[in-house]
Amino acid sequence: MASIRDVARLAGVSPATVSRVMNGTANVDAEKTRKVLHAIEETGFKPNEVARALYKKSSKIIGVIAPDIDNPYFTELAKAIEGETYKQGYRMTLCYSENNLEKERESIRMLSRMNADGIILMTNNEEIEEEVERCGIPVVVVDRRIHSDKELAYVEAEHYEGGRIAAGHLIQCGCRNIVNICGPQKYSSARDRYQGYLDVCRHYQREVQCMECEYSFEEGLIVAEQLLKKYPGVDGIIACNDVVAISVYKVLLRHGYKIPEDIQLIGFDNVALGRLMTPELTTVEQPIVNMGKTSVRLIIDHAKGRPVQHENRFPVTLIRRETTVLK
Amino acid sequence: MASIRDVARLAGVSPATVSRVMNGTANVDAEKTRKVLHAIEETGFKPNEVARALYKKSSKIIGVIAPDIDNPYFTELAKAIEGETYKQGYRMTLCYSENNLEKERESIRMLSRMNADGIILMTNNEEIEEEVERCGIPVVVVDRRIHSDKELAYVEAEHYEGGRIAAGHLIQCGCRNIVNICGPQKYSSARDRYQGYLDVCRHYQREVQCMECEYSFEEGLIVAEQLLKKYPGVDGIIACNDVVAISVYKVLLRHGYKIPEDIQLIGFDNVALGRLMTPELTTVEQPIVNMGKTSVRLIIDHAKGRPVQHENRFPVTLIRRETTVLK
DNA sequence: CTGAAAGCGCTTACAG
DNA sequence: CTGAAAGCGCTTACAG
Repeated sequence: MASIRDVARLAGVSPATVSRVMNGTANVDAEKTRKVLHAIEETGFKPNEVARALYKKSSKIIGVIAPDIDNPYFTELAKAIEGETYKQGYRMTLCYSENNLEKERESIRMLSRMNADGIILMTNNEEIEEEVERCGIPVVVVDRRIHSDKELAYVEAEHYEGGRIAAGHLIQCGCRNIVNICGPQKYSSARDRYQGYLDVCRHYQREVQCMECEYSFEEGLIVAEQLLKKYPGVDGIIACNDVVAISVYKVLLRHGYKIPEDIQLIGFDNVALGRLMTPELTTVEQPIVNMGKTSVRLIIDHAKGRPVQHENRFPVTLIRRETTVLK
Repeated sequence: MASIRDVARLAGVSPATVSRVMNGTANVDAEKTRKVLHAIEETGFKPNEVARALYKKSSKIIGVIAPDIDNPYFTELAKAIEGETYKQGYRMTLCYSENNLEKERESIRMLSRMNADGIILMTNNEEIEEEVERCGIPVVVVDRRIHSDKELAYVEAEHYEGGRIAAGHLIQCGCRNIVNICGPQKYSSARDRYQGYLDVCRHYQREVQCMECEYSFEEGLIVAEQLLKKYPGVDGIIACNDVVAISVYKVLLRHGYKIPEDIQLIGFDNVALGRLMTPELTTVEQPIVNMGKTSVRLIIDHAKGRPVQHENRFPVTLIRRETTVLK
């Protein structure tokens, strides 16, 4: 690997000058510029990013920490983040924490030792906040609010509104007996959506019928079974996300229900998965791509010394497909 | 951020000594060790990985380049890679190329400038080989053989055997009129599986009925429609992967077919998706976790100067679920 | 066992 | 406009 010295020698200039033409960081005599460019070509020189990062104290790396891949929501977010990251000349480092607090901690520490420019954190562990506070690099929390205010910013969908939309839609579809499979109330996302649901119930004077369920396929299966026992007359189900909606669907089918004829179903997230299944899933969309992009931009803006908004909420929209039918 | 100098000063030793106790790279007087450890504690010192990487010419980063996330196969591989990477004290950088050759090139170059320890490449672009050849860091190609032999190694499933298994299984399930939706023949994976299928046809004296299809949900929908027109009597379909199997399933359902009663269906990969759908998908499994792990290990072994096997083929196994029924 | 020195490969004040 | 020098924060021969 040719170094900047080799190029300088070949071009008959100093390394400083090579650096300057390479980075366009100062005016350089035209003739010398030509020679340098030529020498770079000649030697196949590629600047060593590590050396650059050491001096600049920025590695142009953005670290993403996500709980898992079982939920495509995180995968799609990671994809959106990667896209923006690449466009801006940064790299994305990805870590799947599997909800393991220790792994999350370790990853944050590592990122901090690597001089990452920022961390995009998706987590289910409230306890992570101390690590966030002392890691010394900007952290954007996505899809959740953690108690700490030490993070640079948070990015989330308008969950409250989402809860309202889901419940309102099932009512408009003529459901008389709606059950809400809500997410774990320890998560702000689930709490907010639940509030939206409650307010709709209040408004329409509907009974509140709720079951809590982890955001996972496996738990979805279990909770759906329980739901059918507890609420045999159910004719509309709000699932806490698309993945759970799919497990609910599976259980309903096993029990011989037709969807949407017997029971209508709505999910949350609008993950690609929802269009794969048959019938296709009605759901409340989170603008995942936008949320991912924004997370990256917040970090880069901050790095460039621009002011950054702490709260970033994104509107949510109803996607009507085949598991509900408007009356 | 405290630096190694700060620690040294506080402990009354030289930076070299701090480095030595921190890395256990030489014997250090017990008393001094104690003082250093204490000083590290005191200052909250964390070694700067960038500085370390600069000296060592290894950033402990493994770069993964994958085509997209629409196919969970890549996501699951990335997850497996990340797991191993973390265990070994390395980090994973992830890039989704979207099959864009230029983005692949750019990513490889970037990884090389970052002093990555290796690249795990999943690609559909043969043309990438020149970049692989000149990037100067070890590349492991996964799920495909590219023409170049310049890569460190390749890792793939036994596709030929997979083709045999899929065809053989449908025959055992009593299918008389099997159609093989094979993958693009420009990919070695698809070619190998096709060979397996052909050999089974020959052995059982079955007619060869084939349609080519990109590994994507959208193309799966299109090809499935064409298939039903071209082979109205079909009673068994081999899909080129699980994602395509799902689109085929969707089209069959639309046309009123029952699965597996009217038409049996088998996929390839054994991606988590296959258990989400109802009925659950019969498929040929690739040992994704193992393949991911191995890719990482090949790179690390190489970095440590151990010899590395160039060809790495993994056995494939039939996963019987609900879209086929043994006779 | 331990420290001073050199070096990893860049970048950027500082002079001129 | 341009070069010599110092520095980013470590690690490791080299002496002692």
